[in-house]
Amino acid sequence: MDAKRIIKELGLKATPKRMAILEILSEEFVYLGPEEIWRRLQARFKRIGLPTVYRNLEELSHGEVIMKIIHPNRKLYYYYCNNTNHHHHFVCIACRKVQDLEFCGEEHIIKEVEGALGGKVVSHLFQVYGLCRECSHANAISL
Amino acid sequence: MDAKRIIKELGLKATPKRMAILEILSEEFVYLGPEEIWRRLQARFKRIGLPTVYRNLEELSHGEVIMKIIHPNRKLYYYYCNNTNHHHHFVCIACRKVQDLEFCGEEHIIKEVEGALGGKVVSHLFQVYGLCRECSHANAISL
DNA sequence: AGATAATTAGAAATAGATTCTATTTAGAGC
DNA sequence: GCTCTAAATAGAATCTATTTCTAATTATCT
Repeated sequence: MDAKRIIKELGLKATPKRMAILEILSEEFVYLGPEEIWRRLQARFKRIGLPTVYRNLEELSHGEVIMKIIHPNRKLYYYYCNNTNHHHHFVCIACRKVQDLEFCGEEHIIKEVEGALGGKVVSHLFQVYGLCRECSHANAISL
Repeated sequence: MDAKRIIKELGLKATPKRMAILEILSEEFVYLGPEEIWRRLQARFKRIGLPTVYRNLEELSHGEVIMKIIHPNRKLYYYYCNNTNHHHHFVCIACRKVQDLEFCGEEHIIKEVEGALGGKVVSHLFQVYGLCRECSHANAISL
């Protein structure tokens, strides 16, 4: 993961904080919220503002590797994913781990919308929630 | 649409305001936010609190006919839908109209998650955004 | 190294959503 | 229809995640 290159490709300056945010996310297998990322940054930087974290996450999510997780609780979460093919995610509701899914069904959707409904598909949101292999074997579940 | 019966089935009291909220939604082809519903209620009730609208929408969404729209802007929106089969929606980003989709692909998802990933599917979120027939023929688009 | 446009800190503001408490009301039982 | 009780409501207050603002700092181009 070349943080500097990824940031440059977005037309942004490679500031230490921006790179640290990208690195923190790239080292995680789970999605993180802005405050959680901010807490981790505080170990590396003695002065780091929460608005900086929000701003950078939003900017980074315009690229290919940082994805927003759409969560039913309506808070912001981000996840590092370097799979550049179109795909969706399986999100573990217990441990927050995110795994890639191959299935999408985009062609079916487009066929139905553009055929039967006569509309035009712009984007689609597809996310699967559940328990990952490890968590489905444990018994205590806390969403 | 029998508002009283729907509310009773949820174990709630059929108050005039609760019924009005259900009626307002059932008469719309578009999703509405709490404030929009509140404004419409003000035409019918001289005293009506916004928290009442929020509370009732949440309660009503526990039933079968009022659905929450998961919107990328992370605000709450609700939609009346009396199609009780499992299905998803095509949401017009211009006029907000919501239309039912037949395609889902649930079996494929379950097969992939429970097979390759070894996890357990609890729920899935699937929503298609685009322009409906009418709006795709118009040219001005404002999300 | 200097110039400059982007980035940041920190405080303040915003806004959607929720909580709280006293009051009102729907509906069950008579 | 009347009474009772738990549920529902109004309105104010609060919460909290997120965003905006301004002055100071910094990455990067030359």
